[in-house]
Amino acid sequence: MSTHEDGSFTYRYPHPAVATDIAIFTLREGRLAVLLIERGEEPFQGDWALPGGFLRPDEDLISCARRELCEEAGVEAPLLRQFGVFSAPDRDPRDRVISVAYLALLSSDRLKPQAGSDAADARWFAVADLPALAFDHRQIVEAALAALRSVAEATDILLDLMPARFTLTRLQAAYEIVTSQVADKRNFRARVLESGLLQETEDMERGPHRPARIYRRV
Amino acid sequence: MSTHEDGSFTYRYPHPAVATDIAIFTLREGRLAVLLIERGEEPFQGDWALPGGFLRPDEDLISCARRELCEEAGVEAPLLRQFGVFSAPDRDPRDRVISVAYLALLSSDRLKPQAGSDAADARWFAVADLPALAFDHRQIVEAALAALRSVAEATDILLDLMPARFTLTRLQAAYEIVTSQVADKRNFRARVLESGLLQETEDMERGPHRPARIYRRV
DNA sequence: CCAAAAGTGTTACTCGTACACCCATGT
DNA sequence: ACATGGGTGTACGAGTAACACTTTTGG
Repeated sequence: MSTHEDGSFTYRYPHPAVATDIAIFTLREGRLAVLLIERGEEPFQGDWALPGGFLRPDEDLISCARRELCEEAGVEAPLLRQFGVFSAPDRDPRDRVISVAYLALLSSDRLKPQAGSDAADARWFAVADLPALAFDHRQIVEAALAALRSVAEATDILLDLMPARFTLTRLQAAYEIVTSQVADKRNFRARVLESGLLQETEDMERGPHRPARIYRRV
Repeated sequence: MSTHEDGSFTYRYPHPAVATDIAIFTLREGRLAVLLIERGEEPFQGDWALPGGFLRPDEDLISCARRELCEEAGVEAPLLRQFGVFSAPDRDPRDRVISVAYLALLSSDRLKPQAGSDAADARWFAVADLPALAFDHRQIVEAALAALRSVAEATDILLDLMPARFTLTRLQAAYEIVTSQVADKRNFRARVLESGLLQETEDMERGPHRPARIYRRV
């Protein structure tokens, strides 16, 4: 950038476009799934991509991510965590686009994605079985999974994947799906109950077996 | 973005400028210090700011950070870690600027910052005693310190703060300065020696006390 | 000989992990 | 009655944290 004597200034180089992409995960049918939208426009028309879009002049990046998630997929904004920035000069064939990537988790009782204006369709895909993705979105999903796994072991973030009310067995299943390793039932229960993050309810889930206590977040 | 029938496209909104800022830390006189440059131009002319600058069309963000660090402060590129993105619409009074922030550590035997073209001066400041900073750079420094402290406890990153050859006592001092807590001498030494990251040398540091073994990175 | 920093092992405790059986319900 | 998942305690080992004195040099 150079500043001129009259106080105006110019940038030496053209500005790139700035966008957000959101990798939002949930649990469906016992598998970790990510929300994708079908692109209605070129390039990559008909391919699947992460929800996201361009930054507007009056919003910051996290607001942009929240808005795009709502507009394109009808998903109400949960907690968003910035986990990476993707800036390879040729990652968008049209023009230079910098993408700031956000990670989010959606509880499995609120997943009703509906395609928005820019998307022909919106669907959940199991991460183990992804279609061809537009742009460098495969790479972004991989980075999001790595970020999710690294924070999942150290924090209570996994509660965001759960519906309002759940059993300890379902919570453990969520943990095992995300971390890809089995946990000891007694150790898991002891740890999570001592954390103080769960509240016992009076209700039980019934089935062809002993009823399970239902818990909720405090 | 909208795509036209002829295949061209336009963005709905003007593009922001995209820049990097680098918070590079070292140890000076037993204190954690960050490199700042004195701004030679408005706005904030004469104030201090983190090194950084605008993204060029043919580079990605980490290359930009590495280049700016070299150009503005004469510092050769160590490992850079992206730790945040700053995007408040009014963070730059001139125009919309998105800043991607990088964290770096510099070993204390290579710190000879020299002011580059865009900077009137470049100096190290103890983080406990910062001058007034331009833009939102105070906030960026705080975020960088938080990121540094959180990774310092889990990784070997602190070796990047050390000169080529150092004693275990000096390494422990670096650890204590960054984490702001004292460590047990015997436990620290046992841990770091078992890590396999250090190599004993034949040399000793002399002084008015028992000579200390000098180590280096493997 | 005194000051100053270097160097060195052992013990206690905490935390994580492994492990197996009985219980309550629906069919 | 049986099939299904729910629910519970303990023992062991590893790793972390606490702890004090002797050694070597320069002045």
